[in-house]
Amino acid sequence: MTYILPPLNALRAFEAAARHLSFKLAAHELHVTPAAVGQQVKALEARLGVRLFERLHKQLILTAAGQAYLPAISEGFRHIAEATSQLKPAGAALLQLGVHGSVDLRRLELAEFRSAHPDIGLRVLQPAGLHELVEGKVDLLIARGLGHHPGYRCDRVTEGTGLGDWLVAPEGTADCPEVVSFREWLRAFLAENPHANRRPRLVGISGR
DNA sequence: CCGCAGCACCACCGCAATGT
DNA sequence: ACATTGCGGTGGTGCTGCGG
Repeated sequence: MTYILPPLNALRAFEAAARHLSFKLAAHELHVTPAAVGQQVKALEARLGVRLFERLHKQLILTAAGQAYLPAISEGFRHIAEATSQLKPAGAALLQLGVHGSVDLRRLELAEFRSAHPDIGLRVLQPAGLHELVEGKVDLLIARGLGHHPGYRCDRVTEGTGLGDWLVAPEGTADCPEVVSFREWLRAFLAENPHANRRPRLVGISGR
C-alpha cells in the first residue's frame, strides 16, 4: 500500500503556522526561520493547487480550504504521535527534565515520581533554562515567573504564591503522556507538600 | 554481481534586503 | 513587526564508472 502524500515537512509547517496563525511563531516551534516556513507553506499550496492562507497586512488567516484541511492534518499528526508512543517498549520513554540551578532537588523527591511511573525514565539536567529547552536538550522545564512564551506551553503548577511556578514544554509535546504524567504528579506533589515550594526552591529563568 | 568512490544535481535552509 | 523574495551555502540523493 502506498500513499500519495505532500511533503511531511510542508505539512508540519502548515499545521504549526495554522495553529499559531503566524509564520514567526511556527518557525520558532519548528526551530527554523520564518522564511523556511513560508516557503514550505508556499510549496504545499503550489502542490495542492489550493490557497491555504490569506496573507494580509501583518496578519495571517486561514482560507476556507485551510480551515477544512487543518483538523484532518492535526488528527493525522496526533495518530502518528500516539502510534510512536505505543511502539516504544515498556520503560523506553525518557523524559529530560530541566531545572533551574537554584532549585533544591532534594525537596522535589523525584524518586516518588519514578516509583509511581516506572515506565517513564526521568533524567534531570541542572542547571537548565529556556536555552536548553529551545535547543532540545530538555523536554520540559521547571521555571518561575514565566507566564507565557510563544511556541511553548507554560502550565502553572502552584497557586497563590504570587509569581507562581511553571512547567514549560514545547506546544508540540506538551500533551505527550510522559509530560502530562509529570505535570499531574508535580501539581499533586506541590499541593501535598507546600513546604517544597518555599524559597529557596523553584526559581525561574533569570538573566535570559 | 556487488560495493565503493567521485561527481552532479536538487531540495532545503538561513541571511539579507525589501515590501506591506 | 511581519511576510516575502532572492541568493548562496550545505547536505542528501542518484547516477556512473571502476575494482574485487
